[in-house]
Amino acid sequence: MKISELSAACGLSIDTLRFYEKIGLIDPPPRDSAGRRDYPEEVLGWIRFLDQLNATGMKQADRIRYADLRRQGASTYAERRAMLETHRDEIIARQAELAAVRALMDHKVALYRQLEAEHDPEHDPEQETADV
Amino acid sequence: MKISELSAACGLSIDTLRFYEKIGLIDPPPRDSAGRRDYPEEVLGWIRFLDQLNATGMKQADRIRYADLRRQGASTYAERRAMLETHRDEIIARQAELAAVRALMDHKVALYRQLEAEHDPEHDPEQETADV
DNA sequence: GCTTGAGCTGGAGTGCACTCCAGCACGTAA
DNA sequence: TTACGTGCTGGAGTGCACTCCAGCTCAAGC
Repeated sequence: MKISELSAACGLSIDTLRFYEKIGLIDPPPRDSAGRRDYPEEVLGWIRFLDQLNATGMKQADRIRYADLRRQGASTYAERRAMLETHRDEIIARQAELAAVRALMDHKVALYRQLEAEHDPEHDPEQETADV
Repeated sequence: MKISELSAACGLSIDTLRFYEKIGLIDPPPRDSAGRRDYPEEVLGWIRFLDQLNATGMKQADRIRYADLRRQGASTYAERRAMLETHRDEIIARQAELAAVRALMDHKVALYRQLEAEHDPEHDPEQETADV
């Protein structure tokens, strides 16, 4: 798998793939006769997993740490599990936050809708923050 | 309300409060006789609201846009509502993502737990990404 | 009346996570 | 065989959202 193919398949840019290799997120793949990267298919699953950690707010340093542990094999199961548990807890906290703000958005949207209907320029939802 | 008091009350640093004023997120407050900022109490609610937009991923440029609209009064109700609706939709998308990755974390944690019990160094959850 | 501490300004610096670039090598198509 | 496309490297640049700093003013307490 050439780097351009991997890039197309995983959605990361070619530059980002090389950058991820440089910082230790992706193992350096074997090279072809011309010195070009030739990725194994399995890397796709790993990159997608990294992407999911990224999309849910895991820091680069932690992802690098996780990749390191993974490289070290079975002796690091416990620590990897601990990292994932910590991340899950952060996700849970984030979910609570999102749910609260989503409710707030619904509330404010309803308020604005009412004001638009009333056409009352004296009243402004931002002024009555007490209701949230 | 002095800037140090506001900072303590809202959790933003003094520098950040001045920065927010500079970029138009917070209205320039009146000054005391010595030229020091003297914030009205109401700013606290507004800052908390900004914080919630921030914490749920709204971009600085959009928060500035919202603050601008708010400054313009009742004529911008519709656009403000539209912004909040858009943001709510982004929150909903984000919630789906978080729920999926949370489930994945649970799954992987269970897998690791099992492997730790089995003490089987041949088997590595990261290698079997097919199961997610 | 001098020190201390809080606040002021404009501008420079930081950390993160990429993203871009110059200059070079290789290999296939015309 | 020359042109083109793709890839390579090391290093510089970017955008975002702050964060820090130097050098100043002011007001109050000792």
